[in-house]
Amino acid sequence: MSVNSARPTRSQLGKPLKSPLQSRRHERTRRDHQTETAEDYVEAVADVLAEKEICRVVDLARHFAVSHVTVSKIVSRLKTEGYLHSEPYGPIQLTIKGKRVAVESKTRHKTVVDFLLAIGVSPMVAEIDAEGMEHHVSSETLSKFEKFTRAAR
Amino acid sequence: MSVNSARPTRSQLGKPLKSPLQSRRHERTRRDHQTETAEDYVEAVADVLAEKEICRVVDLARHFAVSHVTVSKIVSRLKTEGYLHSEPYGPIQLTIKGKRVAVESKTRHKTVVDFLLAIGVSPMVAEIDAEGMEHHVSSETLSKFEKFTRAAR
DNA sequence: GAATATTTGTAGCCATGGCTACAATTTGAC
DNA sequence: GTCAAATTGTAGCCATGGCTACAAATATTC
Repeated sequence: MSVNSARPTRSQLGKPLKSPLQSRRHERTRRDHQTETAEDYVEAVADVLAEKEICRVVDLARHFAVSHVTVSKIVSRLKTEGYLHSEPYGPIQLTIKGKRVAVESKTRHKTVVDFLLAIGVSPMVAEIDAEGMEHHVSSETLSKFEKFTRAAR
Repeated sequence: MSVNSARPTRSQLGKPLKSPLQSRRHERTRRDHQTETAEDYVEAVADVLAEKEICRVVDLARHFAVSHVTVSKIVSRLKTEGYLHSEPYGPIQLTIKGKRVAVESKTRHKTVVDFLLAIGVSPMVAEIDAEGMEHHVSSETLSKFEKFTRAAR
């Protein structure tokens, strides 16, 4: 007895979908999400250090509007992954790797913001959208952005 | 006895960072991530239904290149959130809400892809980048995208 | 109709990124 | 030097989205 009488015949199934492109696309998205936090954090640390000489857990907590506990845990992970360094109760520092990623991130961020401004997006919205977009823009797209911004200037 | 002798004075701390913009930005990003899965799934269901008349868990598993268990759990959640409907062992259907979101998602996706193509990004990369970007583009930016694509045509 | 293959569900694990509550440490002020 | 305030850490909770392994249901084939 069928639980669902409106079931189709099996012949409708089993066609493999278009191509592996679909899967590859989503693998990329998942990979992006993994590095996203690292990039956001090193960028935030660099931002704080650009203003204050010292970066503390509370600074990042304020920056991201999350609890200090969340920051603590993420900082721990990023330490084991070699982006950050700190001693117990000490300030948060960028490793060489962290600095490199921070610079790359910051550059990418600026490229996206400038591009959005160039196509007429308001500064406020450009900042917000760039924050979300920047982790998902390939180098090819990024260079098109640069090209366009240069041309529009 | 200080664990960290290079500790700064408290006076360096406590300056509230620039503005609440930072936090608002990240709140947005987090909200985006919540709806991202819903949008991806209703869009995927619509895609499958456009080709096959019936959408099953396995179809989505193939689509996203994840296990059927992952799909099952997410479909459950999206059912309780009113995007999808299905009976045990039955096919997956879009609710009214699901259909609406699917259409909106699809439209947004196309807008982003077309825009990337218009600025010279290759079709392959345009598809991949759009997948990541589309959930983070505000309506303001989206309309600038449209405007540009129209003009370039 | 019985056997097999496919599909779906369930149990239970993991990592990430949220949180509150409480403990420990460090700093600043008195 | 002591005490209060600020900061950080720890314990333990939650939801999401991954997974494997195994069980149950459904469909296809013989």
